[in-house]
Amino acid sequence: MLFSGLPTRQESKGDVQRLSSSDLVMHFFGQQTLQSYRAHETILNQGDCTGYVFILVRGWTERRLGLPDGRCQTLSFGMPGDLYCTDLRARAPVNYTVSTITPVTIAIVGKLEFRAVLTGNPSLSRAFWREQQASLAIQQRWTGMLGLLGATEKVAHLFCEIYKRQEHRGGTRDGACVFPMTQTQIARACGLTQVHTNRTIQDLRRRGLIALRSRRLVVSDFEALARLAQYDCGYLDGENAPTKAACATV
Amino acid sequence: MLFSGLPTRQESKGDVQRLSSSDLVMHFFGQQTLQSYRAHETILNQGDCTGYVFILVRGWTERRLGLPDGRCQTLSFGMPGDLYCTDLRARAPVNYTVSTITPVTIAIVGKLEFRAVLTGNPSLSRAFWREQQASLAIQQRWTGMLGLLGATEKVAHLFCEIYKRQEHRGGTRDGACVFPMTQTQIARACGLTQVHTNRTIQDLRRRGLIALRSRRLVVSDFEALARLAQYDCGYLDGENAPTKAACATV
DNA sequence: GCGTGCCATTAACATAGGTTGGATATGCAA
DNA sequence: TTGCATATCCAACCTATGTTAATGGCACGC
Repeated sequence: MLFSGLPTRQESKGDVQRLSSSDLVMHFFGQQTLQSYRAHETILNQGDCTGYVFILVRGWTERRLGLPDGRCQTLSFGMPGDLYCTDLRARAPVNYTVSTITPVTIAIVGKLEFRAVLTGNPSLSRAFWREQQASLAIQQRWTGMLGLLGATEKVAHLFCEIYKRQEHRGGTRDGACVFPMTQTQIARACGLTQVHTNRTIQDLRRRGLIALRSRRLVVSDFEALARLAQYDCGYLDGENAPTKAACATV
Repeated sequence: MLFSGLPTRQESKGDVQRLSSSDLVMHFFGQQTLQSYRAHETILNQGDCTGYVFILVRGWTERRLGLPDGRCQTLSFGMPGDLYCTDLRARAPVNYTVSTITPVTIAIVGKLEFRAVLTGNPSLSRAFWREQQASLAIQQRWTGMLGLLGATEKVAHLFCEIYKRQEHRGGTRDGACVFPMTQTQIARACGLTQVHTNRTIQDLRRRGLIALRSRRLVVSDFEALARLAQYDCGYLDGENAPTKAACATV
């Protein structure tokens, strides 16, 4: 999911309606098996069937779709709190490859156990349904962005998204946040070449919209960046109505 | 959903595991309110909040994402059996606009009623979860296609998808099926201009891969078309493992 | 049967972004 | 400190796709 980690707020455990799915998993499943990976390792291969749901506990991941001819496209970046393999059928193959960008730790829960707990907890089910809805909304948004935006707008959009995701988790300070992706990885996410991504980033820098070095992103004027990227936060929390953008042509 | 209508098979009503969601809705909710629309009408506006889930019973629809500046991108085409507004929170806004391509009839179910029935039916819940997973997989696939493919491949991919969706419902004969979308609508789905879409379609025609006239698509050699489009049926049914496409770069 | 309007088709021209290949920088390991 | 690998940056060139604008065809209503 491009933005699965909904706002992590300080709440009582009882307020299930507002907890994020990863919180819920921790809450309901207690101790899980943990696994660690180094940077640039593959966690899951397109086509793999696994009997587990897993939760990203530490680090950043990249979810990619590969084509028969070898090209590949990044579908989303993962950060702590994101869930993978939520198709609960025992032998459901995954349609994407997940690999690590930084060192990563994941927690694993068996699908059987997962299903059993879900069945007994309507509120947990609802929370997962919601999260799933959010994932779909985000993927739809990203589909739109890839189809509609120019290179600069796409890259700016990605910066907005990564920044906001971290802001919601309290991961920003003075307009700065972590940004571990290389230009090549940004390029794969935006459907551009690495070379053009570089041109684009420099353009954004020249315009004073961002600063990016040593895995650190600084956004001094978020509004301006969002305007350029046509970035609309609405779709993230799903509570606020998104911009009613009229669509002229029918 | 680009391919929400999973194969419609002849099964006993009891075999819930294999029924499609729309079948299930019909099964569990019986009589619904029906509404009809003419071609080129808008059913739902981006930002609307509605208390209903609805099922496309007759006709074709287009789901679009609009941008503040007026541009818009088609996220998926809908055909009978597809569901909309599956976010079951009472006041969840939709992130897209749905409008009709042909005359359309939809069936409507109140979200409250929907939730109540879901809660009492774990198997129904599971079926919906599955469908939701499928939608996400399809949207991911489409994200990848928009990012990776060239114009000809994209258009070919769309033809493959529409053809296969209808084949699964028994809607094809001798390699032909209905195709009600205009070139402008195809263009919006593929992130291309109408002019270039036209060039592309003529190219596909010249190569003998498709015939397209008077809302009718003929695919004489599906394999060849699929090869060009890098189209992989795997992701549709979710049972077969998708092609294990190695992704060279990590 | 004749307009009216949408849709498909062409052509000429403009440009965003891809490709190649190589030069610097930066970080990590020995 | 040196060396190697990875990442960034740069320039010259090329091509796919966008833009604009005009024409022809077909379907539908009058």
